[in-house]
Amino acid sequence: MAGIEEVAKLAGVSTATVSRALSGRGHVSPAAKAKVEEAAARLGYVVSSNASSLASGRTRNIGVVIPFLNRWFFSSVLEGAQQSLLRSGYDLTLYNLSGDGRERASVFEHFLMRQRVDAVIAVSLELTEREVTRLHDLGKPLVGVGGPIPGVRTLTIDDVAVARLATEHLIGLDHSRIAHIGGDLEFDLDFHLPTNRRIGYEAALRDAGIEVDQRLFAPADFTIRGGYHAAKQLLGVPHDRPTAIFAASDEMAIGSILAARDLGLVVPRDVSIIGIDDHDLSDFFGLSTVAQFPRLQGEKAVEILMEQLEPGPDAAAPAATPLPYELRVRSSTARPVDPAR
Amino acid sequence: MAGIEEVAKLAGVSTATVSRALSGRGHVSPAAKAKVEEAAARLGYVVSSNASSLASGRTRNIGVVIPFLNRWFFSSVLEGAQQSLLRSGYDLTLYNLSGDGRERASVFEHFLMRQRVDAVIAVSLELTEREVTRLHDLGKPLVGVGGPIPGVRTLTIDDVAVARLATEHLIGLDHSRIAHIGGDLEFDLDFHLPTNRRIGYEAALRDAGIEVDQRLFAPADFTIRGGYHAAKQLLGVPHDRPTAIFAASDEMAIGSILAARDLGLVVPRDVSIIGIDDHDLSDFFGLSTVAQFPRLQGEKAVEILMEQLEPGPDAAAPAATPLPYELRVRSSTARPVDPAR
DNA sequence: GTGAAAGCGCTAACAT
DNA sequence: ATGTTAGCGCTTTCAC
Repeated sequence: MAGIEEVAKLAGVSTATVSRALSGRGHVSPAAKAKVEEAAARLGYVVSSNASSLASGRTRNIGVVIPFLNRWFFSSVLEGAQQSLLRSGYDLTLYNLSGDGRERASVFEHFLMRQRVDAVIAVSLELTEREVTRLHDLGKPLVGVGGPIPGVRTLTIDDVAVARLATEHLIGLDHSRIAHIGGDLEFDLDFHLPTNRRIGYEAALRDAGIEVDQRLFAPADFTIRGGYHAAKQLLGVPHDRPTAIFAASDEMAIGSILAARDLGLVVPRDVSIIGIDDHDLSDFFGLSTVAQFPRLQGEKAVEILMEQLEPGPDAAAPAATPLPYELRVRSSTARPVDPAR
Repeated sequence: MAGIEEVAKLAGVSTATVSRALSGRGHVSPAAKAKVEEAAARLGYVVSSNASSLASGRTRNIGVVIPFLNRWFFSSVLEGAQQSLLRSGYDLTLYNLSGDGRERASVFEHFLMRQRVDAVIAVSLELTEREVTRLHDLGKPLVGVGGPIPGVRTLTIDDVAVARLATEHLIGLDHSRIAHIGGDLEFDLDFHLPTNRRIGYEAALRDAGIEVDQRLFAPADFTIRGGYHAAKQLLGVPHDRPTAIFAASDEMAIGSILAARDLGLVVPRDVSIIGIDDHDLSDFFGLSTVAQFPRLQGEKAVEILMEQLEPGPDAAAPAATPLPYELRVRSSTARPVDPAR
């Protein structure tokens, strides 16, 4: 392990110049810079991040706090963030809070505070005011993804608008008995997304002059299995079966497709189904959906942090770009066979 | 941010004693320990990990290098490792190599070497000899999960045995035309698992006196979609349709179930299907499978590292515990209707 | 633009 | 069992 001193000696400069040349801070003559870089390369020198962090107070490490790893949305966000960070020369330290509250407390008390990270990304996690305050007091930037954190810049798609778009797609096809599978109350705790999507759905119906029928709502847990059972309830009724289902997630929508098949219904002839996400599996199932782009959300979260950590020349530009979403019509939605029914 | 000195003052001891009391290294009287702990708590003191790492050479941080995040096996391993590390007071730094080779080189050259981690876990990644050597030279323990790394302790289920078990389940049911969906060659590069599973399958057949028929093999990419297409090929033949399919992964098995349905076949009446994994979705689809336990594999990898990093009293105990796997019979396998066919 | 030197906050000999 | 103190390897004033 070559140290900075050896590099300095080989390059014929001081350690201070080496540090400046390699980190890019402060001015170094091109000649000196070249010499240093060559020397460093020859010796296979890599700065010790600990020594560097200790001296500078910067760690080049971002903490990502996330409740699940094994779900599409979360792993996608993580992937986006990771890749983006790697490009910026940052490490990503993962804190997966799938466990109980104890784990969460421990993460905050002992890990995030240990000066290990320069900033944190909280994914679909409603931090308490106290947690936010502590982070702020430490001067650590914080950005949320997919969950509302009071007083913190958060990246979320406009759930109301997305749900409205999905519902309007169905309405535009001439559906009027449109069921909705949304989150149950428990799910609403950490992210209000189920509520917002339901609001968008109901708003679209009202705008089209369609009455909201509570019997056309079924709660589920955002999984395929949950969607399956909810859809069976919805589609199993003997009279006035809905002609379309809008599920608040693609996994639930896929469950619905499977349920319809098991009931002998043909999608989309007998029932149209649409979800939200554009999940990995959606294309395979021919599921119409409104795509959100979680990878992008992860990348964007990093971008925002980078701007705060290393303010560039063109600062404060993308202050509040709305997150993109996009209707993707595939083969699970169509005009109802008999709109009059 | 209170420092160690303030804690020492408040507790009426030296900084050395504080360090010892808080880290557990070296002997400290219970009385002193209590005083220190109280003082630390009062001041909200948390050691600066950088200063500690710099002085001690230990980072309490493990690097996990992993090729995918959005696949069941990988996210499960990661989850297990994360949880286990958190319990041991370690951080997890994630290096997701989903990108190209450049990313990989960069991770090794600039990150892992930066003395940021005490050890690394490589998941389903075949490290080069050079990479392994460098890590070893740096004194960093290394353990592999799910992929063979020459000269490195690696955790993998016995793929041959697992495949054999799955196949024997089918044979025991009286199937003899048993197809296999396995990995294509490309997949074999970084983990030889497809080959091993195929070997186990063929061995089981031979042992039962059943001839291996190359036409009953179809390659796929370990996804649901891939399994679907492969199964359609296998099941779409007009004569001598296989009565059972053994897929090398549950996702491919689920794809096969879907394919069978689309062909109008009833599972398991017309065709039995079994996979490997016990994927999240398998229970929902009633898929018989051989469970492996990736979470456990992640946890075990951590255990092994901990033993090397912090040798306990009962060292070197679980040197080579074989990894568990377990046949789970659900509703996708049954006796063929007409074994004679 | 560059160098000298004082820390960053802790740990580990070594001494007692 | 506890205190003293010299670093760990770098960054960053401050002078030049």
